[in-house]
Amino acid sequence: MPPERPRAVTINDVAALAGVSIATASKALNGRGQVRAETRDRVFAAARELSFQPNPLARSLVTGQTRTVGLLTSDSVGRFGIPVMLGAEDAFGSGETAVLLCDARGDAFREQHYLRTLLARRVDGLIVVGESTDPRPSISRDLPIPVVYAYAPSDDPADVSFVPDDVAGSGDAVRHLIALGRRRIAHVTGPTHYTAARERAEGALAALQTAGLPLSGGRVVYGAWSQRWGRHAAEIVLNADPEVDAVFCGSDQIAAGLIEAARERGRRVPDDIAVVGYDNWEVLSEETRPPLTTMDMNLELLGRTAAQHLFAAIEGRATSGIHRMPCRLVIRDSAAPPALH
Amino acid sequence: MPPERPRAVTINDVAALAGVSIATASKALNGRGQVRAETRDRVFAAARELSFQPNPLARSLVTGQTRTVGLLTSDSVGRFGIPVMLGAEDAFGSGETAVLLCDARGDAFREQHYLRTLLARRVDGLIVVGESTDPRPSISRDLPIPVVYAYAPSDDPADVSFVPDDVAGSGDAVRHLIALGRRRIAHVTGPTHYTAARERAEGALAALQTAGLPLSGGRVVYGAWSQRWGRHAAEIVLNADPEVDAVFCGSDQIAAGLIEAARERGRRVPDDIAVVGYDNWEVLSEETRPPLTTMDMNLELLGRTAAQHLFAAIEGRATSGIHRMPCRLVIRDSAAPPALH
DNA sequence: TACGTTTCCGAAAACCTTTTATTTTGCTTC
DNA sequence: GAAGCAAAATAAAAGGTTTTCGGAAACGTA
Repeated sequence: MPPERPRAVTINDVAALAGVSIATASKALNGRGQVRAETRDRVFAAARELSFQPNPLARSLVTGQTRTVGLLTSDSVGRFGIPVMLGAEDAFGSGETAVLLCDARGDAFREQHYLRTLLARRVDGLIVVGESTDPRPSISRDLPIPVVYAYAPSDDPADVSFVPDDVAGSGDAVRHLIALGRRRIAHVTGPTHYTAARERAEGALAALQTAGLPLSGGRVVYGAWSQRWGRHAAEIVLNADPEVDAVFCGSDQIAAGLIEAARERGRRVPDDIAVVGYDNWEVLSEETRPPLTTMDMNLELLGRTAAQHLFAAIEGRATSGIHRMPCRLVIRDSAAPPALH
Repeated sequence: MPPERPRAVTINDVAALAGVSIATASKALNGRGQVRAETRDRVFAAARELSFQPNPLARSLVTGQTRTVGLLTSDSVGRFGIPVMLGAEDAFGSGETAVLLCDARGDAFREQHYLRTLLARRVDGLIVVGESTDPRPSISRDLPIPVVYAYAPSDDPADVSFVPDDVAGSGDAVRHLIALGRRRIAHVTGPTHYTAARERAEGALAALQTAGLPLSGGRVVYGAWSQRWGRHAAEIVLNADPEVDAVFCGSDQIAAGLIEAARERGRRVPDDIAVVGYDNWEVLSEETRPPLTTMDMNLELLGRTAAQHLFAAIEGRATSGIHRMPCRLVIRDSAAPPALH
């Protein structure tokens, strides 16, 4: 038999012990209204003695605020949503706000179900985190609570979204290669139907154009996000321009495969070919030979920032539009100046 | 200015529309007590018309049940806790129970903080998921709610824990190699201070002993969980026994590194050496050349099972002890019968 | 003393639902 | 038609907090 749960201590007990009414006790505890310093101290002392914890359900019932937000993730089997999610959890959890986790697993129907239950539970706000940077349908219409989108932006510009700035990020990556002295730079990336792939290509091309350099091979090599594709793409790149001296890859997996295949074809990395990856997926980027110079999207920070904005929106200071968060180049050994001949 | 949140429809409105008292409305909606079929229908019709959703806060306040559980993860930066977590979320979310996510980030102090806030929020139960299979301190003592531990077991045998059965799993892995016709089997694994490493070694040795086979190299090769260590360990294994024809690795990362280094030293996988990994970490196991035969710990299932047991415990049907969940061999191409000479 | 002003405190309503105890209704039987 | 009884319905309490509003006390001024 489970032990009888002891009756919790209520504000009544505190008030009684302090010798005041519950109204005064409440005001004293919450620092609201007019209450003499001396009685406030008495109330606090009583609360401490009884180790009083206010019942959040009762409080929420009257205030209408649950200090709870919903975290709706569309598909967390992937690996991009997770850090964003954890960053958001971190931001809320260190405050007084609790996070209700809902994983829709890529199922729109399930997402609707979760949305209803979250609304029924009277959450104060919602943070929607996606698994790719492709825009996703808005759910904010007619919702009585604020929503922010993280990683995958909403397709409604009136919503507020936080995404990594892939255009600037890949620009930085390419400028880094140029600064190292590389001049024949190729770009291998994922499928063209990914916003991430297109934006990274855009940023890379812009940086090359600004520097007056051509793209090695003449065109962006789109394919898949896999290591396998990286290996295959190595051949394509080397055949298209045997003199290629740098490759900017759209993901660390691609970079890992490309490095492997390039080495098998007798090219040294970074001496002959400098390689820069994307994602800073550490289990991979730290384990390749050589360790990978790569672009980190600061996903945890992105999640935290989104959470902070949701918080602001709950308090009435809402923003809107797509916020692009800066990426950060992590320098390891796969990109260096060309070896002297 | 935010739109004034419309006053939610309450059971009062439903009762009024149906022409009954709120007590009858409540009983009709919850299927409790004596209420005529005809009036029950009227109440349901009214509820549907107003699209009534009962306020869970008010309900919880009176019933004492919040239909909410806490998910306390000790360190989710790693990758083992995540699937367990998602499995648990899945089990609860498809019911009526919501999941409060708390990531203590390996900090005992933060864990205490979360524990207090979860208790204050009157969660019905707690599921604690760890990042390794090493036992962790119990938090169940004197808690008024049931707790189950997933992946990392509690150090108190009176608690209930769910862990992968690594002993049986690695036994299966080794038996698979034996069945393929391998006779000189080595075992490379992680640091000896990990329970996972020790248990996997134990299972492997037991299987060899049962088959009357020696361990190639004479001793288990403990090291680290990394790919780098796998590469290094390949040398050790090949030097210790140049005729080695199979390696059972304690993780997929080790296996990936070992395969790579073995190939560089002229051994073909699986023709000359069969390799079996552990974890079925798909981004790795599907991308190695050849794809990895590996042991899957069914972590999502483990999480779901733990959640179901928590649910049972909340309803008064508690269990205790450590439950070892079966693993499952995923067969790909890295382990095959020896090539004919 | 009468009166106005400030400062502090408390009674009671409100939040919304479940549940207990009580009353009403409808039916059967004599 | 009355009595008795089971079934159905309701009034009211309970759950714990916040908040509004009115009242009391304290104090100063005429």
